[in-house]
Amino acid sequence: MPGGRPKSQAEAGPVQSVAKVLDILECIGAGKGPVSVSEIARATGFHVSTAFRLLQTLAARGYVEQHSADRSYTLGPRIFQLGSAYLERSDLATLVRPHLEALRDVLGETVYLTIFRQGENIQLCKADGQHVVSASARAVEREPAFCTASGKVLLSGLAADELAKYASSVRFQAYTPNTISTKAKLLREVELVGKQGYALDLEEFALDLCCVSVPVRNPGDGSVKAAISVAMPKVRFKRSALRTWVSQLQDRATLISQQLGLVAL
Amino acid sequence: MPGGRPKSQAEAGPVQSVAKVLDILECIGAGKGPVSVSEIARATGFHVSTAFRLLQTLAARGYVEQHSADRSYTLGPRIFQLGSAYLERSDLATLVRPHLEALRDVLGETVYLTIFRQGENIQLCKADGQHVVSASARAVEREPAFCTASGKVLLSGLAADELAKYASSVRFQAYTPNTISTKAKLLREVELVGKQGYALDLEEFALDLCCVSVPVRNPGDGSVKAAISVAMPKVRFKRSALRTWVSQLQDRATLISQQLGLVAL
DNA sequence: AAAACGTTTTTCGATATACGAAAAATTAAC
DNA sequence: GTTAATTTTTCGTATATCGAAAAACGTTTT
Repeated sequence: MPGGRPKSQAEAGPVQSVAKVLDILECIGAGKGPVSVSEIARATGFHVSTAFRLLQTLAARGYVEQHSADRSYTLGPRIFQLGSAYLERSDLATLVRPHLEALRDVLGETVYLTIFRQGENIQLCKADGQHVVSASARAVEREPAFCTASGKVLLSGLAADELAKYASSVRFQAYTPNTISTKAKLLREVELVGKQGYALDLEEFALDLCCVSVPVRNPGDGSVKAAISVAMPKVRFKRSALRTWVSQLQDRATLISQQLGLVAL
Repeated sequence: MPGGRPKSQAEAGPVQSVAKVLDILECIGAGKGPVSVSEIARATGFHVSTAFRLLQTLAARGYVEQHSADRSYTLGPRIFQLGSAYLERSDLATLVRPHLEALRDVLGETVYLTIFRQGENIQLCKADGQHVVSASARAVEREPAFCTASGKVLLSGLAADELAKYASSVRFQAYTPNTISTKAKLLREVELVGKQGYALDLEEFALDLCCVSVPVRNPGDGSVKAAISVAMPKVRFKRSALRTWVSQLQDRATLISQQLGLVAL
C-alpha cells in the first residue's frame, strides 16, 4: 500500500501506464529542446526505469525519437501525423485560416481561434500579426482560461454546472497584478462577458499583452463552440478602437459559424 | 502461455498497454469519421472491454473525444497540440512552407516534403496545386516507400544495411500494374535513383498519379534527410518537362538544406 | 408494448504484466 | 585514470491489466 502520492496531474483514467505515457509525451512537448530520461523521470516523478521503458515503447513506434548523440528524446513524426488527422477531421485548417488571415490583414495584429477542453484554452489556428513587435505566438499555445480574453468567452458559454465546477477547481495563479484572483470575481466577470458578448484581457495573463475576444457560436443552438481573439502589446491597445475590433471580430465569427455548420468542433 | 497471436503490427516495445493505446489512436486517425468502441475492438483485435478502458483513459485527458450523441470517438485536440509541438521544434512549418509554396507557384502542381521513418514515407508539409484536378492531397499523407518517388529517394539515402533490412521486410503490395514487385527490382531502382539524383513514380502507387522527387541533403555530411516532390495527374506529366522539374526541385532542395542547417529532422 | 437484438459500460477474480530496486554498461566529468 | 552520473538490463514481487460475463442502455422488430 503505497502512500498515494499527491500528484497534481489531471484526471487519471483507468489505465495507469497510458496516463503515464501521456505525462511523458506532454513533458517532452513542453520542454524547449530534447530531454533526457532522467530529466523526464524527475519532471514526472516516475522512476527512471519506468520512464525508460515507456520511452522505448514510444520510440519503437516513432512517437518519440532518441538522438544517438546524447541519448536525449524529442517528439517523433508519428505524433505529428495524428495531430494532422485531428485537424483534417474538423476541416478547421481549410475553413478557419482564411478568415483569420483576413482579420489579421484588417487589424494588423495576431488573431487566433481557441476552444475550451479539459479546463484549458487550446489554440487551434493562428494568423500572426504584421507588426514587428506583435503579441508572442508561442505564449498562447495553451493558456489558462480564467485570465485570458478567449478563456473568459469560452467560460461564458459553459453550462452553469460546468462553470461552477471549473470555478471551484481552478487555481488562481497570479500571472500579473491584474490577474483575477478569486472565484467570486471570476464568476462576476464571466457573467459580464456573457452579457456584453465580448471579453477583454488587459495584462491579466502576461504583462504588456492585451486581448479582445468574441464567441463563435453553433448556428443551430447558439452555444459557444470557440472563441476568436486579437492580441496586441499594450501600446497599441486603444479604448477608442475597441468598438471596431469587437464588431470586426463578431462579423468574422458569424461567417465562421455559418460555414462551420455541422462540423464537430 | 497464450498462443502468441500473429499480430502484423509494427514493433511492440516493452509496455503492452501503451502499444495498444497507440494502435487505437492510429485506428481512429485512419478512420474516415467517428468510430465506435466495437469498431475499434474489431479493427485492433482487442476485446471491447480493453478498448473501452483505453479509450476512457485517452478521453480523460482530451486525446480522444466521445460524442454524446452516438458514443462514438474521434481524436481530441490534445493530440493536435502534441503534433504542433513536434513541428515547432523542427521549425519545419516556418522554414519549409515558403519554399514549397514558391515551387507550387512555379510548377503549378502539388508539392510536398516527406521523411522516412519506421519504414514509411511521412509527409510533413505540403503546398496544394492550383489546377482544378491536382493530385489528391489526402492520399499522400503516409505512403509506402517502395512505390513512390519520394520513397525511393529516401531509400537511396539509407545506409546499405538499413536498405537491406527494409528491402527484406517490405511487403510488395501491387497497388497498380506498375508497382515494383520484387526485392531485386527495388534495389536496382534505388541504386539508379541514387546515381541520377532524382526519382520518378509513374503510376506505381496510384493510377493516374505521377511524381518526381529529389533529396534534401544535410549540408554537413551530404546525407539524405528528406525528399521534396511534385505530384500531378498523368495527363500533365511530360517527359520533355522532366529536366526542368528536376532542376527546379533541386534548386529548392539546396536552398532548404542550406537554411535547415543544424535543425534536426 | 413487449421482446429481441446490438450496443456500451460496469464488475470482479486470476494471472500475466508492469513496477522498482539494484546491478551492469555506458558516457561524462575531473 | 578514477570518479561520478548517466542510461540500460535484469529479475522477483505486487498489482494493475485483462477478459468473461453481467448490467445498463438504445434501437429495431413483431
